[in-house]
Amino acid sequence: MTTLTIGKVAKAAGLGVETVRFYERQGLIAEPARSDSGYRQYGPETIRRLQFIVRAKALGFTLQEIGDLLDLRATPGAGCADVQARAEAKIADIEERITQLEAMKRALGELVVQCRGEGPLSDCPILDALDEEAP
Amino acid sequence: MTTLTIGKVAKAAGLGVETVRFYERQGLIAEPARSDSGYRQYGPETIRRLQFIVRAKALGFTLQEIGDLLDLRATPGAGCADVQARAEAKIADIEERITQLEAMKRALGELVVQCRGEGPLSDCPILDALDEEAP
DNA sequence: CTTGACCCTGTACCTTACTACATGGTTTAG
DNA sequence: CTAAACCATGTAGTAAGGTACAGGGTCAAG
Repeated sequence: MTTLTIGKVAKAAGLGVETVRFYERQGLIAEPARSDSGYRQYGPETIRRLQFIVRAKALGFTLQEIGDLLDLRATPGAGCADVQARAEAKIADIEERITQLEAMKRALGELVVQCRGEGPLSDCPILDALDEEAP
Repeated sequence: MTTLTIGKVAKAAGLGVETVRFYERQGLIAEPARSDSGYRQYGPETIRRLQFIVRAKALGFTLQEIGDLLDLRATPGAGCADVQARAEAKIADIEERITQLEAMKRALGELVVQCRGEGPLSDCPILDALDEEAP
């Protein structure tokens, strides 16, 4: 059987060795078997698991949520609907953050257009707005 | 002259006492005069400065950036254009984050619609995608 | 056999923006 | 006058997701 060192699985997943150990501490990957000298010995399935983590992170899931997703996968009786619910919750979460950012962007944009980009700071509408916006 | 305790200025700005002290440590507000017993004594201008900080935070500026903005205000020769540039940079920053989030949302949305919300996890298109997406 | 590239553990540090004590002095309301 | 409410300092902890050593053992090439 093939065994892979931590360096190999890390590289294969595009992660650093320290990060893989960190994920182990976080419970995202199981503690692997050890060689006589104490080296971690992984099977190829660990690379897939790490890639799962990397991809889920790219979709905006936190490590905690990814852990839940991985646990779910091992839960008898869990169904597609459970995963779907989590994905939908994450979408809602992302939408909320977008809404927040859009509001900031809009408010900043309004200030920027009021500013001609000329003159001293004493006349700057941006600073004025920060200074004395209505409570 | 009116002097305000830290509790008063904190409350007026909608902050906690600890937060005001934290802002002092961060250099966002000056170290105030002290009473005989060592109490911080603020003038009303500190409330405005704290409110400035609160509003700038609401617009998405980090404390570091707010510090720069406040310093700028005290820089002779600095102009409106400098402030405008920072506001525009922040807008660009926010847009980048929105773009990132939109991409996540779109990717997640595509997975969710592929999922009928029925059946076992072994058939879940969402987990499948995380498991074996093309590299 | 030596050198360099790995691996191990454990701990500490990074960012951002606070928040929470512990311990003790001060001020104010009743 | 006393008790509550406030203020002081200093240290440490929080979330999230790592990164960086220090100090030491191990493995493969030449």
